[in-house]
Amino acid sequence: MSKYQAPYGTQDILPADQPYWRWVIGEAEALSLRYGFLRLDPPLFEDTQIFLKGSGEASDFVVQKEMYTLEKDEGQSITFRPEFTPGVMRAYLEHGLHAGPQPVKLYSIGPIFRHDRPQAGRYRQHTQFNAEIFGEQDPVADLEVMLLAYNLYRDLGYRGLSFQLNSTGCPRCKPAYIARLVEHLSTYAAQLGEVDQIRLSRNPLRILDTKDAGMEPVLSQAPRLLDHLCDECRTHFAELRGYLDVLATPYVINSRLVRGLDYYTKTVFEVWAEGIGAQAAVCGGGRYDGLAEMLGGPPVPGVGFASGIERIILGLKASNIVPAPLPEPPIFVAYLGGGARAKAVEIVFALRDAGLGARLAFGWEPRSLKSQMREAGRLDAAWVIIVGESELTAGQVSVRDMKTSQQFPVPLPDVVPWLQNRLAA
RNA sequence: GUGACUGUAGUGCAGUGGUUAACGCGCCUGGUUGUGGCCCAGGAGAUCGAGGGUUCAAAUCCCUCCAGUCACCCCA
Repeated sequence: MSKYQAPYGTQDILPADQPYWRWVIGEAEALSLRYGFLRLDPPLFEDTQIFLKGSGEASDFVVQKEMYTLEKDEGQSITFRPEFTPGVMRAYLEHGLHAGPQPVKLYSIGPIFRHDRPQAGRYRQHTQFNAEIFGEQDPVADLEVMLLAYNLYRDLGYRGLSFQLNSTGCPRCKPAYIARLVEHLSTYAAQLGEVDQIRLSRNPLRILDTKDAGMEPVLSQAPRLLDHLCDECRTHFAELRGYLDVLATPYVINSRLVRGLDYYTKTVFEVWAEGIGAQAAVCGGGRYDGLAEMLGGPPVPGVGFASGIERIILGLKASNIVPAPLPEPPIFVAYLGGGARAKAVEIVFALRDAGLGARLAFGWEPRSLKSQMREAGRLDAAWVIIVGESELTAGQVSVRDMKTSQQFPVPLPDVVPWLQNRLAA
């Protein structure tokens, strides 16, 4: 092993895994375009404030701890994006997309950075597929985003998917609910675990999705967010459910599903899948009508989701779903003798220029044909062109069909068209 | 930040105090002239994660460190 390793929490995506990546990202893009989403690539890093705004006091210190922040030029603090949404929103406002026709449907794919302790499906650099709709209140926008996510997993072959759905209300109804929740939980304060004690004052909503099984009796009697929605939020939620029913999309109301950040409003959802360890959610999303204003823009409603590509691939592997292999060059060019080698070089580039995939036998020392044939076999070449000295004196080469072990003499000028014909068949 | 577990060739692993650290896969070379897969024979490749300690003797026992995995925290 070499002296250096990939940094903690990062990973190399080796050629063996690339078929998964190409497939998943390809499906995500194809589906996005079919739904009318357009791609937007924000920079890898932003002004740190972009990510701090909207995270609120509750999670503030946590957010700082888990971001990759750089203080470079004086007074300028930049942070490698820990999520897409704030940067995409910033770009939307900066370039006046909010002044054009609404809604604006955008998607992004790229790396995300979080200073977490890594675990299964969670890395310090991971890749997200992100989609959002800005400038639309209509619950049908929520629906579009949800189905884009859901149908991506469906098209990739996932089975046993479940939609978890909740509404977290809005600034009008959420605070009153939180007050009631705190009131309820305070009477059971003694039963709260250490972690939940802290949450009670800092981020009480998160107690709802605690992993402390002993809390079940207390939580089952806790007031439900859905029972405390204002009229607007209740109507929005009911309409969304109506659309889901129309499409016969299965979902489970999960009144304990919450989001940590302040700018989330109304709809919250996750798609859960089996087989990726403790991280059941393969995607999380929701509505964030408050974000634009927090970034100093006009009020712009937004709804979106993000999904980790690494987790999607973990799930595919757990389900034994295998992507199509990447195409490999069908032709291998072997040679015998120094003069033949120059001709082999000429042939291999001519084949490539003609659009045919071809590999050349390497090795400066004279190589035995056996070793070159072995290599061709290992590489699963369909055709091997043998450029031998005896053939060359006759102005031709031997072309071997590796499937049938048949070998054909082909005049030099005809080699490219000859193989084009065979490969087209 | 907390906890549990794990570090032996490229890779997957065997080996729990006693000579040259085993095996599968992969890699290389042969098996008569210039022909792959299967088979056969050979070969290369390991500071046993690092440092210290115990012992006549350590991959094996002890300590420290490092690295990784999983989980907690957090999850945007």
